[in-house]
Amino acid sequence: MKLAPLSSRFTALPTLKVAEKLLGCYLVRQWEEHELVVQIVETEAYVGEDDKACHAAAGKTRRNEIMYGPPGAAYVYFIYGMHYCLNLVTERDGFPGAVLIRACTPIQGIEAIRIRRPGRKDRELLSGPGRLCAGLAIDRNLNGTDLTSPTSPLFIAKGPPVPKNKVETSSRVGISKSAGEARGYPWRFFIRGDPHVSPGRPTVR
DNA sequence: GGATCGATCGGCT
DNA sequence: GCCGATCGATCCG
Repeated sequence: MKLAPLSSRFTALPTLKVAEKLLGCYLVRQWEEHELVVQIVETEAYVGEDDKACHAAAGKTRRNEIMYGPPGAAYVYFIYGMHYCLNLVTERDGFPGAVLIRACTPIQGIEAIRIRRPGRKDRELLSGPGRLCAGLAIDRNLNGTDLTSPTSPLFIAKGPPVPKNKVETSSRVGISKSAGEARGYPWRFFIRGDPHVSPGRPTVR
């Protein structure tokens, strides 16, 4: 299986573009002798301080500073006291943007993923941002990892192009009322009909 | 299948 | 002191 990493030029593109083009790409995780390979089926874009749902909405802090740095880095954060979420940093150095990776299809190493997610059906192994991190052993130790380097313990590789008519959009999931009009932005991208897409319901219908 | 709710804690006001 | 880019158990139908 050929696994060519994403170029840093690609990760510096506008966040919405990266979010859409990330569908079909592979996420490769080296974990305890296992090479886990999964394919991205659902993403969300978070762009700039004007996006009230973006962690950068209140300015730069210790937590979100990775988003302000060079594109291609992993932004991993802890949420709800028990879950982690994985993002790919986008845009130019100095401008905050990231793509939340929300769901994947297992391609290689599914046995190891099943062990990390006992009692779950295969379609539920990686179908949500918290589930994805649990299944692939992603936590704050990977914050800042270069996702464009094939020698990283976690990186992203190019995948087959996904036809435009297979890409569906909706508003993002789990955005609170305080985000104002940003709640309705159609910045969630997913592969139409794919069983591994998360059950998360769009914030605005 | 859908609605509701508790878990659990770091970040920021 | 409040609340979140979530998950999964439970209750109801």
